[in-house]
Amino acid sequence: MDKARKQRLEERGWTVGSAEEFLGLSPEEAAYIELKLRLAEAFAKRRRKSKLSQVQAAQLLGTSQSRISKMEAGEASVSIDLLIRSSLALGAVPKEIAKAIEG
Amino acid sequence: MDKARKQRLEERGWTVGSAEEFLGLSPEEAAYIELKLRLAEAFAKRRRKSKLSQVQAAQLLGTSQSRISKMEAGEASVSIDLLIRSSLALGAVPKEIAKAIEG
DNA sequence: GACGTCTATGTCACATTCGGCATACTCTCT
DNA sequence: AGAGAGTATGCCGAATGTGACATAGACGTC
Repeated sequence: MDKARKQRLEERGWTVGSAEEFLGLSPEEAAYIELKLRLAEAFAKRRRKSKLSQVQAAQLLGTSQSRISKMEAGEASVSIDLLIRSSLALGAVPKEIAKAIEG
Repeated sequence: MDKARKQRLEERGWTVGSAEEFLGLSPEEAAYIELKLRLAEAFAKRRRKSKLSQVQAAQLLGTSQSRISKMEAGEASVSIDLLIRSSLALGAVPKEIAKAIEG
């Protein structure tokens, strides 16, 4: 179950509504992925709104630019833990996280 | 930063309101831990409400009773990822997760 | 078209998380 | 007090996540 494929498709204009139909995902898996993508997007938005480049954000968070890129893409190799911790570190409050999760 | 200590304290009747004061935690760290504990509690509630023992839940989720116990305790060795995936697998919907997170 | 800034992708050593097992603790019932 | 069901704790090898580096692409400015 290629977890990064959905957005690849989306980025190329396919506008996949929900992940399930193409990849053979169980409902929970699909829900998990979408939830993660929402957190990823919320993180990216917050960084941009703070006028930070990925490099700057990386320094701030004590990580590397590549990881930031992967976070924002919601790649399989990034955990929700990392997304949440990073969002909090950029100043997000729990309510924002919650909002991102429910969509 | 001993992540499991807070609830140890709580369990012993200390009723720690927020983690920060005793352990030297940064605000984000504290927020992260509290968020995780909320998810842990929500997961435990859902399991109990479903009349499942930890052993049964473990079978259902394809894991072991000890992990369930650790999840519900919010131990350092369990990730938010696991808590969220497990909650979803027990039938929680994103809105519930979100609710748990904001408190 | 070379240069600078920003973001994406691939790979790797190291760290953390995971499932599973053994064992101990806590109740309740009889 | 012993038995049984449920939960907690400690440990370990295997699996997954992480930071870092190198490198490539995209976009604008000169």
